[in-house]
Amino acid sequence: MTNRLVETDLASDLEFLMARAGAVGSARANARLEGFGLRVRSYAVLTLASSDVDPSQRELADFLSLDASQIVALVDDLERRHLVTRTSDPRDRRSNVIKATEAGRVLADQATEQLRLAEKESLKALSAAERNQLREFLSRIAFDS
Amino acid sequence: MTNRLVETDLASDLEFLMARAGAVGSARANARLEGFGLRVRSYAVLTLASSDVDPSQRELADFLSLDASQIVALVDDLERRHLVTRTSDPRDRRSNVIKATEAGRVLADQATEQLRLAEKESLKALSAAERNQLREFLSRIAFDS
DNA sequence: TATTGTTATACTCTATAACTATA
DNA sequence: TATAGTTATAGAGTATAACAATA
Repeated sequence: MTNRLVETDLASDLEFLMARAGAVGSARANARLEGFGLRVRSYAVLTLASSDVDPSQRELADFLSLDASQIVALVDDLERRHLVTRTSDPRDRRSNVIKATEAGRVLADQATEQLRLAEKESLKALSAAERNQLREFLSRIAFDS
Repeated sequence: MTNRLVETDLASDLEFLMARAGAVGSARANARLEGFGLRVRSYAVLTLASSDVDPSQRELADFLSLDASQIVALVDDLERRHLVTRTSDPRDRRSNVIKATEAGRVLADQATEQLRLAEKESLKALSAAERNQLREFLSRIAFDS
């Protein structure tokens, strides 16, 4: 970037940099996910439903920092496309377990592969060691509070 | 965070962490800015207008990764509140120079002070040295492309 | 012809409140 | 009473296209 504004105080503000890096990364990820009919949020739900943790909608909401009502809409969409199933949890019938179908897991894997390429592109300015350190810093900021 | 989903692959994905850290930071910053009638985007425009670089709307759009039409709306609002002025650049009359008024500079300074407190809170998991390193990593990601 | 700023529009994301069923 | 999920709605953020003035 050749913009003169790179010299301002704002350009070295950590929150600003994080917001900017996040926004740019999400936009890039959304572009990569377009062919799968996914966006970053629906991808996140699908890939968590593909893991072996069997998340509830409440757990998805907490982990993704989204309101419960937003999870409803995301799961509705994925369920309509037969990529995930909702199953009432027998131990607590208020709670729905979200599980990916076989088709859902296949799509999630393909999408994950695409995102790996996108990530490589956005982070090419950092070495592998620097990426690990960045990951460690961000994990602490994101989950230690 | 005690959520079981912290153990999933997604939780260690750099793009996901960055998007999450950015979103959480922006939400916190918006809450802190509420009393000033600002949000992160209008704050960014105001504080850049308060610097001595005399940005044009085009430069603001490029630097903030916003569309030119979004800058129009942000400057409209700040101008209506007499926090910034639009002046046609005599060297290129297509271009508007955005400058903070005295009241705008005062407000920007107060808001910046509030955000410093918010940042301290969100980054308390990192030492000063780690913050500097994080800043350096993010600068490279944000501006080296 | 190309660029800056403007207007208009549509879509996505975010935030909130009220409701239901279960606990 | 409290929690998980649902419905509805409004406001903020994002993305595009078409246009006027100026270069």
